[in-house]
Amino acid sequence: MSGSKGGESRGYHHGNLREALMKAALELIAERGPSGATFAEAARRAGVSPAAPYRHFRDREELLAAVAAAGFERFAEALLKGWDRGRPRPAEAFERMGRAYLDFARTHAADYVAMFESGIAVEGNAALQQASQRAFGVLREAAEAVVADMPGPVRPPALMVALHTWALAHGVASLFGRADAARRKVPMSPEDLLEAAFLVYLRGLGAPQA
Amino acid sequence: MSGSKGGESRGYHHGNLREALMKAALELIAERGPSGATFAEAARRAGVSPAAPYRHFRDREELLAAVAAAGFERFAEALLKGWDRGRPRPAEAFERMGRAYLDFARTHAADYVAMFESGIAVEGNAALQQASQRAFGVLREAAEAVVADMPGPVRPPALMVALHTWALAHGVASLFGRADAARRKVPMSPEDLLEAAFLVYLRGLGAPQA
DNA sequence: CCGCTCATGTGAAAAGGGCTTACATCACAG
DNA sequence: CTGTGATGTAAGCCCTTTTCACATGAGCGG
Repeated sequence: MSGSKGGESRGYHHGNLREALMKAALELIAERGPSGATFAEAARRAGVSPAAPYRHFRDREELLAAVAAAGFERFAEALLKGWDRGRPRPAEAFERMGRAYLDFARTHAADYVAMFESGIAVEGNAALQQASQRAFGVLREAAEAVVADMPGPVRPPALMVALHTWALAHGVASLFGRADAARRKVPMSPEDLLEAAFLVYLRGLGAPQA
Repeated sequence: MSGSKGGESRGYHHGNLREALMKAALELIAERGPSGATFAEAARRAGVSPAAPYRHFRDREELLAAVAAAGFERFAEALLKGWDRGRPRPAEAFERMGRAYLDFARTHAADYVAMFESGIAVEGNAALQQASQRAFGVLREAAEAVVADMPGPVRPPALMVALHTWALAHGVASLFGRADAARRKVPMSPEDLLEAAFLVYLRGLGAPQA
């Protein structure tokens, strides 16, 4: 009797065990942290025997890598939507993308943990590395547009701007932006904190004032 | 050193088990990540039975909290040393403190993991919270001095500057500054990346140019 | 329709390791 | 010398991982 979530067939074969395991792993990460995502428990939640997962993932690490890769895909989409091709102006869209970043880290906390705090090596999995680079590509594209929109004679390298943006957003999300118990309390919302940081940073670059 | 390092001739009692456990936990974090710091293995490395640690720590979490608290103490010292009371100038000292931050995250990687990625709740332990706040106090003190040194009529709130600094440094350290396998490769050193970010940020604040 | 085939899931069990309860030992004060 | 609390031990319990032979049924060619 597998969990009848959508009225699927629940005979001998699960039908979509791979995705069910990934979903269970996400829930486990949310409940118990990255190390709590155990192979056996994921199988239990999917309603299959402890040996079944081995038909879909070589080991626990491969499961986590798949979860992280899926997370990066969703992450890239979220950033892309926030950026919205830089409309109406790059600087404005940039801040909106920052909010999308924080929003993702909060509403998809388990994905974010899998992506950045599960201790998996990004280089180990081709699909994971590709997904990760696709997400960073959005940041980089946004940075390019922001830099290109700047007036000054000397424009900062877009790659550096993208890296700074990533570090800033990741730092704010990690330290202050989690619903987690590890969240530090500060007298500002993470969104406001990040927005203010972007404003200061962009001004320091010589960007046009909003 | 109070610990008898070469004293294999320990009798029934260890003599300094508490510190030995904390040291072992640090090594385990360095070798296997935060979840690898298991209670039993720490005991094994200290040369005692798996139940002995319970005489010194209520559970695994309390051990990790103690390790993290000790890490924050060392961290605060490192930042304080880097800041060096803002000499010769606040802006210069500020960057030096940033390098001290990255240096600590690298040379004391296990401490840093215990402090920020072990999933412990800072609020749960009074000593831990105190140590954490002491470390942040250094950041805040430095931010105060930097802001006070600024000329403009409108000075940014020092707390915000401190939080931005922390987020930036933590972001750079987490994403690019680890010797870990999870480190992302970028065409700049973490130190240069952070220094550049500081320069841009301080310029955005209206700080005097170096 | 039939029957083969293989991907997928089962059940059991070994191996390994961490956690914890009852008991043993030591240090020290009176 | 002896009682007592602090400290460490031994052993059992439970969970996870992993592998093996075996069961199921969906899909395919005929």
